[in-house]
Amino acid sequence: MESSSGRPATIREVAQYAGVGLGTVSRVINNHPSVSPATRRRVEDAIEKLGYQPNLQARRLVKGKTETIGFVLGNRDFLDPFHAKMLTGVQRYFASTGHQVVYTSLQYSKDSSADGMVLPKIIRLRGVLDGVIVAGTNYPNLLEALDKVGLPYVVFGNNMVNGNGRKGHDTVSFDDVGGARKLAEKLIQLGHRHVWYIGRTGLPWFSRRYDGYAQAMEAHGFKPMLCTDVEGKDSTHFGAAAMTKLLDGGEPVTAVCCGNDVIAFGASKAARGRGLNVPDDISIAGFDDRDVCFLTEPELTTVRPFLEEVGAECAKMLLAKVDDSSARFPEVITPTEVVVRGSIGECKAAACGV
Amino acid sequence: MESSSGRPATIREVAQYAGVGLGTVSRVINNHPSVSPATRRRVEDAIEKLGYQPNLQARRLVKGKTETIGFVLGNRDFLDPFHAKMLTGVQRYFASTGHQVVYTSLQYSKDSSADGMVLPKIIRLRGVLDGVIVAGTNYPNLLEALDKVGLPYVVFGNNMVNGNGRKGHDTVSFDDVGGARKLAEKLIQLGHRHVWYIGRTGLPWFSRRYDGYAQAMEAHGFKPMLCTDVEGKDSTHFGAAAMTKLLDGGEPVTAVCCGNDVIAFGASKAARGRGLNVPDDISIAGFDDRDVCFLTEPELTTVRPFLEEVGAECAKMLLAKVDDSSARFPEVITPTEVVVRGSIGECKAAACGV
DNA sequence: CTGAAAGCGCTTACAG
DNA sequence: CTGAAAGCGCTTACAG
Repeated sequence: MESSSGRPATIREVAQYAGVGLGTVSRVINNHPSVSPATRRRVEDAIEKLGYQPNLQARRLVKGKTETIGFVLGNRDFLDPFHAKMLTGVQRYFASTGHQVVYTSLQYSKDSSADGMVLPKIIRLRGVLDGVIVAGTNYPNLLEALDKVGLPYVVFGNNMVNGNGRKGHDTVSFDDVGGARKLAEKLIQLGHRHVWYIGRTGLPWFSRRYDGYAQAMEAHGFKPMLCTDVEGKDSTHFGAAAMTKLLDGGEPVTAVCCGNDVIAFGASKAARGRGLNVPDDISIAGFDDRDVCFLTEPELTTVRPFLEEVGAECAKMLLAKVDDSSARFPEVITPTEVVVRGSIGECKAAACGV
Repeated sequence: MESSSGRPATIREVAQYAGVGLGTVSRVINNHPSVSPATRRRVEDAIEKLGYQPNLQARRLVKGKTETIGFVLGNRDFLDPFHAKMLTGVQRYFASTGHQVVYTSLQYSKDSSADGMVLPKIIRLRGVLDGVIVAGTNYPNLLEALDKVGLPYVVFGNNMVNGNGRKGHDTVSFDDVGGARKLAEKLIQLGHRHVWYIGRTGLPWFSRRYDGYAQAMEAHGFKPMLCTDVEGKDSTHFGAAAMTKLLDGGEPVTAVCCGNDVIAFGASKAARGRGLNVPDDISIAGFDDRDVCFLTEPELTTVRPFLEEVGAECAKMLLAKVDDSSARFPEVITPTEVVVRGSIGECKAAACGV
């Protein structure tokens, strides 16, 4: 039942109806112990009668906390599956703490000054957000702008470009160096000696994955081999072109670590196009554990980040920062794991002309 | 620069610093015309000096509008690409109106009573949300609960189960009937006579797609043929099993419309496993235009819904409802289009034993 | 053009 | 245990 006026009932109307003071109603709805059973009963009846629901906004204003955090997706055209998983993790964590999450995308130039950036109203103004989680592809100028606004934030580190200046602070990442290293280890264990890496190392994440791969190779006394300088309108074509170049290059190759799954998909296509069998003639692996892994034939071996966990860690760190805005936290690096599927196998060197 | 206290400056401090009244500061930040240039200048200086940012929460409380809407994802484990695209459309639309969107997932049983449902605080209480967009898989009891709370809502219609009672109101859908019809038409144009439909018609969306398919078949005097009753632990396996059953069944089949892309993916796999060539021996098409379409070989013909547009239409309708809560809107059905790719071709009847 | 006041819907000491 | 009052940070008639 609604209040007589048609507008939602307020605490005042409830108090009046129950014949008590405002404060008493407030105590009842907040489960404050010092209310007599009889009074509580009267108030509860009134609440029921008037269909009263507290106004959360008003409550927040007096409490000075908004219990809302922002999930900012930087420089993406849309919410891709990768970040959607992170958002799911964030949302799940905050569901347990009673926070709500506001989703915003934000396009900006990496060259604009921190002062010149037009931030969304909810970030620029006060009283809406307790803090933000910065995901997507981002640059230092956004963080600088956030610092100016004085809003606590936590950054998803893997897609941060040129973040070296502030490296290691208030950041959550997954371990792509370690993941790539373990993947290369696995291939070496399988007997491969001529393992290549395909990826545009101009981008920091591809570069880190290369580093991990190279660590494993060098640890075993093999030379890391990089194929990066190839044309391709997208990752699939890049992967295909790189694989073609490798196969034409005349150098031996029995296995390939690709910068991500889509590149690996393109590389597989090109290898099959050359009549090679995966994995008998060549082993191919990707990175990220995207859905595409299940759609290649054979299914793609890859490195899996736990994106929901990454999201949850962002959420947890942010809450700690909100409670103590002066605190700085060392980077959290969540684990990754190698997922072995059909696309890699034991090295059968003869087949590759080695 | 911060206010001296360390806490963010309030309008009161600005007024004091500038030597004016509260109202004047308010007028300045709201660009009210009746402020003398000199005063405006003084206030702006004070704002700058104190690093003042208005508190949006407080502003909203007095205005009585929250300018926030909720995107509720019902009964999904995570934010899948399909709904992520809708959310992108919603967010994009609201970015232009200045609204913000809060993302929440919500699990509930279709059998719980409307009163018994535990709604998130932001939905149950007042003052946070002006309205909600209901996406994901949903049942009438949620809408009933929303009606009780008195929160305006708009429903994404395609994944609504048992929604017939309220059919056609406050709903945005994409035209799956029409899409399936156009797809079947296309196959018929290509000379196919023995076109089957694969999908679990127990689910409303697969049933509607079947209806569209059947309309086209009947319009041309062909008998619709349905393959629905097959085991399969997921859509891929279901599609594969259904295709196998068809091929074993002895009845002629030259083309297959699948309930969605993943089913089509499974069906393609099974057909290829039988040594059939797609599309020379059999044409296969899906529905939804998921990424998987690009990963099958040949690429999958499908029906594309415009999910960002669906999201934007939800947003638009919701705003209209918020402005006039008693208004009801007829269902909006957004168009779909057939996307022809390599997986369908002209009927070469002989190859299929016809 | 401008200030003082009332009010948005709540919470929380402060006195009883 | 309970009520009256002050206050959260703003906006908006209302008088000047």
